[in-house]
Amino acid sequence: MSHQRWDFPTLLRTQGYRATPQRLTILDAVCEGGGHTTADEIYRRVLLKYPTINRATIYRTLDFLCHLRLLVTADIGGGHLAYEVAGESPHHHLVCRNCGAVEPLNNEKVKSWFELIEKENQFLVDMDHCTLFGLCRVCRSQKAS
Amino acid sequence: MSHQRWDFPTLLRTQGYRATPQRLTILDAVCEGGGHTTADEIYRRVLLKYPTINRATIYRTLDFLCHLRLLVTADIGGGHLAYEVAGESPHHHLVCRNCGAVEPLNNEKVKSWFELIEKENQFLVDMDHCTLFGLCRVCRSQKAS
DNA sequence: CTACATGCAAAGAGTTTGCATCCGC
DNA sequence: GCGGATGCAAACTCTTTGCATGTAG
Repeated sequence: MSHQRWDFPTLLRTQGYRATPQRLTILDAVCEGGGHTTADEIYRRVLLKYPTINRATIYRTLDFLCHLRLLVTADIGGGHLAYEVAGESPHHHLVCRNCGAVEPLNNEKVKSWFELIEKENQFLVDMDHCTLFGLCRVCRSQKAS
Repeated sequence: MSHQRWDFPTLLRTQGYRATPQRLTILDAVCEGGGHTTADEIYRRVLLKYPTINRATIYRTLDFLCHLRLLVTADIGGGHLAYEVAGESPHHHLVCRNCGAVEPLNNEKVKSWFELIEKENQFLVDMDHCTLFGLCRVCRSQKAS
């Protein structure tokens, strides 16, 4: 997960914000998450590096980073928001109902699916973040037994 | 919104459950919702007819009706679940961001799309209610002008 | 030094659970 | 009358907010 971690402090300062260790650690944690990461997962990951971090700081910082457009949120169902580094958009995901695993869905495939709908229904699907729910490979085989 | 309200009490009794006024009223409220209805909307609607209803009963009954397969849930984003009468399932929709129009999406087409994903990702998409957002025919032409 | 950011604690929303009471059958 | 269903209240989870303290610049 590459990001502009090196100039993040500068980015903040030039906009009048402060580069605090909490903010750096939280951004790192989201990056390390690799994909959709919930606030709680981020909290637990940050705790390892920054044991005095407060949950309120997590929420405030995530919100802050979204406003800075460094992060985006995605609805991963089950009543939770997930955060991820802004960047490659559009992108789509498969989320396992059972274990919560998230895997990416090929962009080109989704695009051609949306184009088919456009042809058939004269309806332009413009979601840049579509999430489909179901059972991942692992959970499917478990259920089958 | 047609449903088997008339034989709902019988349906319950033959399965060893009780037909209580709360359950009838709650099922009615979901039906009257016409589509996706959240627990809170259902609660407020039931309150009108049954002022002593308790929120816990709403949650328990909705859960109960889902287990009976009379209702299904749909994740409508924003961290909330919506309930609707089971009926024709699976069924999918296209929703216009602009005018809010809802149009059905061909089931067979969606099914073959999900099957493609199953082949490519070994991931079984089991959504019986998928909603795609975008612009309908009318709003597209308006935007173009 | 000054204002922004954080930690703490308390307050919210939304949902679930334990238990005594109630009522459908 | 019996046992499932409900009402009530409390607990629980997740998130937000007010305020004093801390700290980056």
